[in-house]
Amino acid sequence: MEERYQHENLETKWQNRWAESDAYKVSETSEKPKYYCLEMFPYPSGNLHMGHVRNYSIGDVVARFKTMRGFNVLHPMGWDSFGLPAENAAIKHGVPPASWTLDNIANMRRQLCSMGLSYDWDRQVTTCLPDYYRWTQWIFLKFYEKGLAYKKRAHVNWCPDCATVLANEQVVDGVCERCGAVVEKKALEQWFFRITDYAQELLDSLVDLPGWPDKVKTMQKNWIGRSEGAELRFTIEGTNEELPVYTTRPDTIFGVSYMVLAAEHPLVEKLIAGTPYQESVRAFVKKVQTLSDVDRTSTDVEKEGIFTGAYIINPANGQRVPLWVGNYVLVEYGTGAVMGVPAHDERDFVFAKKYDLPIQVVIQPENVTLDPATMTEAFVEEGILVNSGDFSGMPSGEGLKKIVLWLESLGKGTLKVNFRLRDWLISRQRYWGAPIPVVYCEHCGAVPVPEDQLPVSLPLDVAFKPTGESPLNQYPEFYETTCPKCGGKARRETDTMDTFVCSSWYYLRYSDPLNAQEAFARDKVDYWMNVDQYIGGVEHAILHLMYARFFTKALRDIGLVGVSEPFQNLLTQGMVLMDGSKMSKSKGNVVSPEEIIKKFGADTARLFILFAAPPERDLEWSEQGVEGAYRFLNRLWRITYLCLEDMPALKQAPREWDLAALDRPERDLVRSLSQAVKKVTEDLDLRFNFNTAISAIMELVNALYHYREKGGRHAGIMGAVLEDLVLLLAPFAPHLAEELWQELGKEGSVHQAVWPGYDPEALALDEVEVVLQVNGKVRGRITVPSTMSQDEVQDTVLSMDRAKQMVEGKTVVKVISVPGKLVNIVVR
RNA sequence: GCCCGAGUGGCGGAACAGGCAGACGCACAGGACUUAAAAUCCUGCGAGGGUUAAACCUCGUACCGGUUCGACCCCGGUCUCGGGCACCA
Repeated sequence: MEERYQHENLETKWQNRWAESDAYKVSETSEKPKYYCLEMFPYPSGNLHMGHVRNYSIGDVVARFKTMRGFNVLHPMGWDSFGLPAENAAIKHGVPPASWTLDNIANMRRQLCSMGLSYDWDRQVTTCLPDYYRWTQWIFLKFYEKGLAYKKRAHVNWCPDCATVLANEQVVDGVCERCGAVVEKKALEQWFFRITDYAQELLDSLVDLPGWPDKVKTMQKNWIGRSEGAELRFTIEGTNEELPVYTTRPDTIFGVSYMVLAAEHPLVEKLIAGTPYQESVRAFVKKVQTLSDVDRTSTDVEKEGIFTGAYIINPANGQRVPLWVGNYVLVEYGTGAVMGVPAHDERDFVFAKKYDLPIQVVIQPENVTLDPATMTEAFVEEGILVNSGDFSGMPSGEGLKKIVLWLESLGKGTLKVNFRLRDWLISRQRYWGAPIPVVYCEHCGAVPVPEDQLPVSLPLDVAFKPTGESPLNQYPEFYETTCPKCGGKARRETDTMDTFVCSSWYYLRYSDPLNAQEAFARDKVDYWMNVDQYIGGVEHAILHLMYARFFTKALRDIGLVGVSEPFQNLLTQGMVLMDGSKMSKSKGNVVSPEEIIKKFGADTARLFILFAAPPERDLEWSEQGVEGAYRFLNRLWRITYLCLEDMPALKQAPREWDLAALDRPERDLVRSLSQAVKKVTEDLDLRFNFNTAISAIMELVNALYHYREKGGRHAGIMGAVLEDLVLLLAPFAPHLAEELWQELGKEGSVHQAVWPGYDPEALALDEVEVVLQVNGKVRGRITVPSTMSQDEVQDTVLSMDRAKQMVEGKTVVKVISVPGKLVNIVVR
């Protein structure tokens, strides 16, 4: 054995051997129980960053540990490889997106391999290749058949820099989550997925996910935004037309003193055309629409409105109230119209004060009497209904239901549930994405491409212009086509799909990645799903994780999968920070994984990143910390070397001893061994506490050093400690463990070895230290045999000089004994 | 504004179930080895007081209060930081 640990040669050596021997290939034919360990696949930007290193180190520990625990582990990797950066590279450097992407994939795969990750590379999935995206297109067609994919004209989010539309989820504080440009609103005809059909189930089944962080579930719950209320129908004066309004407070309907429409509401133009209000209202609407989304949805912006000249009739009391247009009403939510009840809604109160609209109190609190003239804010709580016809005198909560029932009997209202969640806009005016498999025919309209004509392939020899416009629109060979139905002239859809569509089902494709006949075979997907452990950044809490949940449910209803939820357990890892902030090129605080691996080795990098903080928490990068991890691996190497040098027989020494007959140092070492195995096993199995698992391994190494330092030379025990140390460390530092395993003379790969067990009897101490407390403060300690009964322990402690001294001159009120821990004397 | 999460030595972090606060690592200090240095091995390391040295005492888990024999942990309130949602009717 070499005296020094040389990470570089050692790591490449084992990486090559693992690759040559297909060490991590898995199949569905195992007798063992299956375990599906998945990390979020990366966008192939070109280089691994520390966030990736953290993500994939965590996943690799889980996968390797589960393998050693006797599971048939699926641990795959792939590439989320469609997306805008490839097009930007094409514009900037003239490199075609496909070759740019594939080069990046090759480089990043090399970097991943240098980390020593246990992936079954035969299952690699690459979303930008036709053998994958044809099935993305196929799923689109299935959704289309089911009515889950549809096209509509809508006010959508437009990112001027990316030159494409965005889903709601991709707009953060009014700016594009990708490039930061201020998002504009445009009325466009776009493709949507009907995720709202699943809003209720997406919400309800969150309770079936106890293995998800509450934080993520709460975020999804807020995003879905379920609200219970009623839709009430008001009549527009002088017409037969009805104006439906959604409200959560139908109990306040008798207090309506005006009505407000969203600027985009279709009735606005209809009502003002040709009236004296026409000019001023149009100007107002235009002004509202020029505001950016941020400004429009900001609570800071003053509520403004304008009277339309029209009036509407309250179905509850026949009252005639003015109809306004307001800047604070959203056209996409509810019905795009809101009833104004200033006395009982904060926004309405502010609005009514500003425009001097009447305030009518219809709910009175218990103690005080509200007077519209002196009110300074709305009363939004429950109370007793007043001025509310037959409902006056009722508690408002009870009145709410009765009022809706009554309006329902008049045909003027109904209970209604509304969601904040909107349908998922999936079309993108981009080139580098999966083409939407639809053609437009002059006679037949939108016609889906027949399944046997898939994939609709992306042409690879397109030309890019700096305008950012999709080159597909300039490429007649792509868009000129014939109608699959009538054979007539047709134009192909040139929009492509949001990349989140591609990543919404990749975890299913891993179960059967090479299938050319189907997206995946049912028996294989049934065998592997669900994902037992999913690991990734919390930034996907809403976007990817909700889309994937929606896909799983939709595909279940189509009959393609048997599960309702894709990810049984979710671990959201924290960020890797440098000097307190996220590593980024612009801040210049980026540490390159490649350089760290070259300098210290992948095992060191992995060990440090897992040791420095618990996985969910943010992690501060520390070069000195990395050196500490490196030192530890050297320390393990060295003790192994030293033991094997002076005790060559250690390799063959049988792993047996009589616990009862051992001397003290040996018994202590055996206990340390059992403690370490127990601790590491539980930390990995129950809690993913990698940091404390590693510290337990470090403690065992320290214990071995101390034992040896003091002259201990029990070959059987030392051999056992070294063997188990290597096994415990194998998931964390796979190369070093493999090398030491071989040096210890063991057969096969350490990664196929069985996880060590421990001797519970060895954990037992023959002596325990008991603490003497007086009134809860530690006042002394004493070591007693662990066989001593609790009464004896108490007597022993009470008879200590120290105890007598502390009690002297005081009255003992009572004595509390905690077995194996303490005796507390309460005195006065 | 609303909803989550966090706050522990010089630093990263431990403490599984209310029972010895600070495991493990980093940094620092001392010692051994060495001609010397590095590396390595050993030892110490919350603050203050006390002692030749110990023993020992006081304070200490963001802050204020409570429950308890006993609180980093439970309860009430406050502050700070981080995250999410935010005119959703």
